[in-house]
Amino acid sequence: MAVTIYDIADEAHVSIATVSRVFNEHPRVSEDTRRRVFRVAERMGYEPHTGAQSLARKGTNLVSAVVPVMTSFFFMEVLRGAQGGLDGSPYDLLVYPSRTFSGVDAQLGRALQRGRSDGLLLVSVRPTPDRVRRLQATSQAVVLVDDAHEAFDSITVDSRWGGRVAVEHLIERGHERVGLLLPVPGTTPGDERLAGYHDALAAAGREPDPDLVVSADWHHDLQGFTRFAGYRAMQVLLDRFADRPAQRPTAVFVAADIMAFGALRAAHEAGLRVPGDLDVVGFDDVDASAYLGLTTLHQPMVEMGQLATEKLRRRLDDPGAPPSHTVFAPRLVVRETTGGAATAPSA
Amino acid sequence: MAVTIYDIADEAHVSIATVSRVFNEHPRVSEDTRRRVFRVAERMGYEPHTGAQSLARKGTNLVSAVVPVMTSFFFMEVLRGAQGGLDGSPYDLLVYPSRTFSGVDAQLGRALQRGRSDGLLLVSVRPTPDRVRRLQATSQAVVLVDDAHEAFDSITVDSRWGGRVAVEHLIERGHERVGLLLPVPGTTPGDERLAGYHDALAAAGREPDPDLVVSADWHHDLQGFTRFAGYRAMQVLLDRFADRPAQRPTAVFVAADIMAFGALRAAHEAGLRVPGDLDVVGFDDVDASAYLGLTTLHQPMVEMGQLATEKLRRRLDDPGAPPSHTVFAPRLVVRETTGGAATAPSA
DNA sequence: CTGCTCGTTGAAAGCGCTTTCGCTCACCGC
DNA sequence: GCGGTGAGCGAAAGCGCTTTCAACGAGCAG
Repeated sequence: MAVTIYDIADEAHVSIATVSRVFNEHPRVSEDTRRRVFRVAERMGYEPHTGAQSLARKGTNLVSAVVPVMTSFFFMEVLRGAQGGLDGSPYDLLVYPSRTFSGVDAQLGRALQRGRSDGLLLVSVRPTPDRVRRLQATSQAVVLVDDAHEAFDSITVDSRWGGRVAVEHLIERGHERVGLLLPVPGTTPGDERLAGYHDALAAAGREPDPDLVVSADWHHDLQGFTRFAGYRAMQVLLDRFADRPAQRPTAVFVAADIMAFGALRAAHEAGLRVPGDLDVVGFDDVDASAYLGLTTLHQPMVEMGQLATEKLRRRLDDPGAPPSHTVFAPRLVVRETTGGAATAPSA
Repeated sequence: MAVTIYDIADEAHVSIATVSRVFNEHPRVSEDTRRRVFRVAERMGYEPHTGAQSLARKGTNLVSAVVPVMTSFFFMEVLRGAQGGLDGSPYDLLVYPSRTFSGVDAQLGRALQRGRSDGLLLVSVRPTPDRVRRLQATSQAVVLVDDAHEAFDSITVDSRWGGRVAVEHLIERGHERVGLLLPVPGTTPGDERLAGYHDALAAAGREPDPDLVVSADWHHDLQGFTRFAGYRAMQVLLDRFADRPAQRPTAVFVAADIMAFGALRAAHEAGLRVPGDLDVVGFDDVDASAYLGLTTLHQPMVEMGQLATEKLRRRLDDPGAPPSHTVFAPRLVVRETTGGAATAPSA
């Protein structure tokens, strides 16, 4: 049997109330008994039972993060920021990872169980009506990261604006025909980046050409956010212009770095030099992007994670406050794939 | 106030004992009341309080996984296997990620708290004397993955043998001088792979040359398992032979794929063609390896995760059983960096 | 010396659940 | 008609902790 508060109360000749006070840093305990209790507790290897604690207090001091982990880098960075934001607070972070987007609901269910945690961080989890219903029924504080809903605090990156910046960068470099590779239809980032693409075209007074746009139809469980999907999408795009090379896009905006890696490979296999024959811009700035010299839009992942926990803590303090929405602007990072200078890898 | 078992007992005109029985699938409940209770519970949105449950039962039905550096594909795959191994069991997986190797102890402390979980999966966590002490003091079941200790169940890959296979592959390809790039000194995989390197040299009747071996001295918090560490290590290696090109190694075994990526970049920057001027073999077979055509040693990550949970469950059933140790043999995957055929990316 | 205050402690009432024990009430065979 | 059986259920005792309330005694002013 594990040692309980009673055992150490007996040994230290105090009541369990006092032991509890010692461990909760209650001010009204004499220095004497405090030390005695600590000594006994240490000797007996006491450790409070978290279940009993969360029952007696009405809180767990835990924050759950539900994350679909496909390209782990983005999530890890966000989680890193979240961990940091929790430092110095009484809260700990618990992670419910899901390998696929569809597995998210199961993990969400677990995280939502009463007594599991006080707050919920949803990263890249689209707030479907069903999920919104479940989230509203819970008493936990909820913060959305990388997606938004008016009912909850949220932190997002302005994907649309980023898409526009990406395409404008390509237009400025003189490209007449700019392709676009997207994940499977219906994702929030995908839709937004597509809109940004159109914005840039419109601002430049150009007509959109559907032939220049390819949506992924592979790896649906990962929403097409894969190297392979990017690889195939690029092949499809190039195939479309196999018989009319003059029309071929000379630049491509790929909606996610991970897809861009596959796209680059397909381009190389097709004998295209990047840059030169083809310029490529990605989105996300994952760790391998710097290494591969990919021009992309950088998302402030660590900052997003950190801010997320700050919002969470604020909401835990004041559940009634109106939801707040923060939108970060992504930053264009020019590297080799659009003629930038090569840099030594740092990671 | 959240709805408790009492509320639904009132509403359904039964005792709380019956409600509890319904939710625990106790056989001695009439079909009638079972349905009634379920209906009421659903209507009121009841959900058991996990803390109270774990207090009353003596178990949480949770398994904690403590993993350093989830940036790495390796951990994700292991976790995927672990999730799979838990499917159909009453256990859920909880993840305590740590960005650095040193952060592991803090996470371990949290996971070890009484009432957090029933079992512990330690992935790539070296069993230091201090950790062993803590792990032996806990009543949780413990399984080590990617490291071993005689006191606990463990699952490892034979790194030494893998290192030998890697180097023998290079020797067979006719290389006289084979370099070795290692993480920071003192890691279990690093030491083992170094031993395998020596094994292969000895078997071929060659003298080891310390000039051919470089240990990382960068990114200590990640034990040098980074692109950058590999990049710099390769530079150091090449620098050593800048004034005597004839002695330069024509092949390099890099102790981790992630380091190999950096090493490849350094090689390219030095104007070396791979393969041709330099052959490279990595270790791990992470997702980007196939994409970059890196010859490497594949570890059965998913299988390891799955087996880990199986051992965990077995141990939970029978805490007294003697520890069992499983060693997987890594499999050589020949790709472009040692002259293998190019393959289309699948991920 | 009396009456207070204040720092320190203990008793006890929960927190929400599981589970043992035992009761009640058919239903059975004899 | 009677004891025996077993299905279905409730009462109540925990599980290990927090927190309120009250008690106690020492120290202080009057």
